[in-house]
Amino acid sequence: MSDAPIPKPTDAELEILQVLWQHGPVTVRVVNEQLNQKREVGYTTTLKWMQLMLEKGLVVRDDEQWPHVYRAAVREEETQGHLLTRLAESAFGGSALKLVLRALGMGQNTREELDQIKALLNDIEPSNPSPADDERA
Amino acid sequence: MSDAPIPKPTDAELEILQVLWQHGPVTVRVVNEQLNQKREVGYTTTLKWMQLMLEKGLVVRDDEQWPHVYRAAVREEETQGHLLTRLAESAFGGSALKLVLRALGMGQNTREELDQIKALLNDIEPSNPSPADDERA
DNA sequence: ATTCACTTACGAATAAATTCGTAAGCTACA
DNA sequence: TGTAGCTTACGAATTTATTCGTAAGTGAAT
Repeated sequence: MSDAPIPKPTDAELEILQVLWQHGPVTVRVVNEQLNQKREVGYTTTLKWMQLMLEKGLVVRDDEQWPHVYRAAVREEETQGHLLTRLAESAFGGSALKLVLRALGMGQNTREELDQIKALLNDIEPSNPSPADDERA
Repeated sequence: MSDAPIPKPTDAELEILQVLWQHGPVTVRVVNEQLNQKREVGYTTTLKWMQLMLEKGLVVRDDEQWPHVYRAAVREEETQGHLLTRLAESAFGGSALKLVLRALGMGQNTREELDQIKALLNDIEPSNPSPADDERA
């Protein structure tokens, strides 16, 4: 479908995408208000960011409405996946496993979280079976 | 201890840190050769990067030796932890759990990896027990 | 039709990262 | 001791990201 190789979002762009993912299609003002709950950002700064993101294809804009309404043009899961892949590449020698192990080893886990992860693990089928699995069902 | 707030390493800096983590103290030439296995990088480019990293405190240099020998001044686990925390912040609404779940759900897991993760999970003690855990051992 | 408040477009200043050229410095060895 | 070859220091060009000022556009209420 899209031949756009999804340019790496900057930190500011990610902040905006998170607002769009959480709130759905909104105006620049709404995004700006959300950003200002974390840190001070000028309105035109937010506007400029979103215009640049429009050019990059990270968001789409509905010009029919006034004020303009923006929504994310990239899916949350996909973007997060790219970021994880990139981070694994750039800091974990390309190993997503090492990344997960490090994240688990950081000691910020509650029992509920650990249980949730265990539950997920039991649902996962290996997509890339190891050689030793050849004769297994 | 250190009042240095560990500035966020750039992509290039992470590439170099990975070489230093893997190879221990080495010269600029060795680092440059490693980088060139991935992509073309001029020698003085690598040198400049490492000089900037020296100023930032990301590496230390042994001037007694010639050519100079550099080694990482930040620990691998610590740096990876910071990067994960930052990524969780910027793309997962601050939730390390969501990050892990996404990484696991990306479907690049072999059975061996899944087993390894399960094994680790059984060793982990929750650092921040949920209320329901009060009377458990 | 005017005006007020808000929104948009555009341009530009600053800062940071990336990248390398060039000149000067060191070491081994003829 | 001179010099060839590698290393270092320095400076600078280019690109990308961050940030906002200003002027022009739009719609609602007078």
